Amino acid sequence: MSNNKLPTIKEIAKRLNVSASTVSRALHDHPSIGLVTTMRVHKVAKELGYEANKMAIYFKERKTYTIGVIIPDLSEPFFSAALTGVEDAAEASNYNVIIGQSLDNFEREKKIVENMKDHRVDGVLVSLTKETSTYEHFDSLKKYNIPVVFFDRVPNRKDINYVACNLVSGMLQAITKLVGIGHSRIGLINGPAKLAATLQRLEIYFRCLKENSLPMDQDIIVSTTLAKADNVKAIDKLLGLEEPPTAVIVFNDYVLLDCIAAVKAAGLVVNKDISFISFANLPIWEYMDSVPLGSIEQFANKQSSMAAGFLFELINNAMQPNASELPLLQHIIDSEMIDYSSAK
Amino acid sequence: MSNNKLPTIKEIAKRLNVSASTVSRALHDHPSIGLVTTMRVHKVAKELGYEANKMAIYFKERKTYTIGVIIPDLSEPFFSAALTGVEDAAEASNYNVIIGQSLDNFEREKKIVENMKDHRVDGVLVSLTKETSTYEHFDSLKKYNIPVVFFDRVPNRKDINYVACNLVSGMLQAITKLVGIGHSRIGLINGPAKLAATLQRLEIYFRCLKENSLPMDQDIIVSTTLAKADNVKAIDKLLGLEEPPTAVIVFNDYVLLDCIAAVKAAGLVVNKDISFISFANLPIWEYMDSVPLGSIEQFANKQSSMAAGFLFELINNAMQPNASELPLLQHIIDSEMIDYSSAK
DNA sequence: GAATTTTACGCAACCGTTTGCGTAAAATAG
DNA sequence: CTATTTTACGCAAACGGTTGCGTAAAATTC
Repeated sequence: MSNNKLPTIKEIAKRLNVSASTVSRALHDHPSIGLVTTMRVHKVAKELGYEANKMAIYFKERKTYTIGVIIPDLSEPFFSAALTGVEDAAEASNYNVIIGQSLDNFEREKKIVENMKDHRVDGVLVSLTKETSTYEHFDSLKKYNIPVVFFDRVPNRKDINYVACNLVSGMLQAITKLVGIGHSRIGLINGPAKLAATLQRLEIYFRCLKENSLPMDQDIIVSTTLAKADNVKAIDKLLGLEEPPTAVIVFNDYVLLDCIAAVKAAGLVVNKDISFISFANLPIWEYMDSVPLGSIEQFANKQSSMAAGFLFELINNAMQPNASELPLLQHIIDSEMIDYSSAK
Repeated sequence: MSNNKLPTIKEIAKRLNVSASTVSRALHDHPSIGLVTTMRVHKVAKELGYEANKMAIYFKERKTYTIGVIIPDLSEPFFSAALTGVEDAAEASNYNVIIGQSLDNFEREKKIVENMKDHRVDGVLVSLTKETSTYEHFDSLKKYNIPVVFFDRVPNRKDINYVACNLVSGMLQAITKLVGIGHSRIGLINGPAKLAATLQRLEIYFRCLKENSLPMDQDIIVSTTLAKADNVKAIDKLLGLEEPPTAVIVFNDYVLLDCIAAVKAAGLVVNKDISFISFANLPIWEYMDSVPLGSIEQFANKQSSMAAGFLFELINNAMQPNASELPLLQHIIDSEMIDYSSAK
């Protein structure tokens, strides 16, 4: 019983001995259809529980009212927050969101793009894989008129739409704060060299040191592959220096968690023997006894929802007949250091 | 240039002066088409970069190769893990996943269901809102032949497909362990009364106490609304008893985080003055200095991917012409206490 | 009362692909 | 050389709606 066909316009037309087009127009209260006919159509439609098959309409419109989101890993709070931002924006525009996790794997990213193309999403939001350095798979979406907006992890190119986060503001706040409370030897535990984020942090670190007239010392700059053992090795190296830094900027909160454990294991006390400021602002510090002085928030939700806004602009523009080539949509959000020093 | 039409079968047909049906068949190497024609079709198809418009095919098949997932909140690691489980299962079956976060709001849940119906998803996976106590919005999906499988937060009904988690096994492990290391006064900090999970925990708690021949004492059973202040109040009440419990089962890890902070604030030491076992197994304990003796894992990923498997069974069965009514698909996964006592 | 306008609807194409059925032309059989 | 089979393809309907255009019948104008 449940698998009998749903009522269609044709069904209504048949019952009333009118044409399907009349029914269609009547359902939309088109003025060219007589009042009686319109009313009878509505009546039968209600009786049958008719509902327009949106997929048929979408197919005709060549739209799906669906956007795709490609992110590395949902288990990172940053990206789940980002996804939520997208969903909120999409809901407001009556769009659906389909997801794809690249797991930081380039081949998976390509496959997901391909799949989303097959499903003819109306647009795609992407935060890149750590491995991604070529972008043909995204360029190919142009052929299908599928706009792309990148966020957070964006390509190193000018000709793209994106929303990114400026780490300078946060790092400057961080180092200024550290200097303000007396630190002058501020180290850096950076990520793997091949990551764009690593180079970026390094540059900004230098810039902010200079801004505060601090000397640069290669000895207090170390890096980690992000693996736990390596994180520990990195902080141990700093701690083992003749003159260890009194404060350290850390690549992200995950690395910092390991560093804090290592500091404790070395019999030292966080925020006394050594202080930290890191990136990510994970929602865990509230519950920890050893916390960084601050963590630099990159506003996942804000970035992604703004990126989604851009995407809808592009989609709506493409719908217009006067398909004026839209200028590139680009925006950079300032990061912000969230202060935990008072909560210490 | 990017907005010229994509090549279609008709386009190929026109170029070769054959019919669209011939092209379609040739592209599928149908034997009824001559070899030369087939080859010429393939050649032109390649020249034009023809790709079948999957949406047209899906429309004709009355399928979307998309399933919907409705979960309360992605920011909970439990649900983001669940979503990942679904995505993995979906990918294996070449399905897409669209998401909807109910935010534990019944009205939102209804709206999401409506929306997924409009998009004619092939099936829906649901973990219910805390508020949900009626299920008409899901029943209505039957009309559209959209199967539903519930997981983790499932309706209190027999006639549904679901995968849930049995808390008995984990709680039994927990209490048995506590008894094994000498605890005999084991309290319970439960959730709000209106939650199904609360009643469930209470029943199981009683059952496991009895199993271990422990006396029941209403004094050491308290509850919380899950709000931070209330969590603190709950643990403080237990600590303030003449004879406080030496161990406490806690509704979940979030509540426990607040409890641990309160214990510390009271000048007591976790795992010395009082021990805890809670639910959820959040991936944070590894980094905490004060941890529960164990946390009961409910296997979000396993539950959701199995639920997805059920859903695909239902979808595929519905496709069969011999639409034999499938028996209800139901499975209960045992929870398991993850031991942190050695990592203390 | 004839000419013109308005009203109210149907036809058919369209979106892109698939598929049952029919049929000329070519190949084989007798 | 005719009768039958096979080969190779086209037609049209179908999926479920929407929409430009054409047109009878009714209403209006003079």
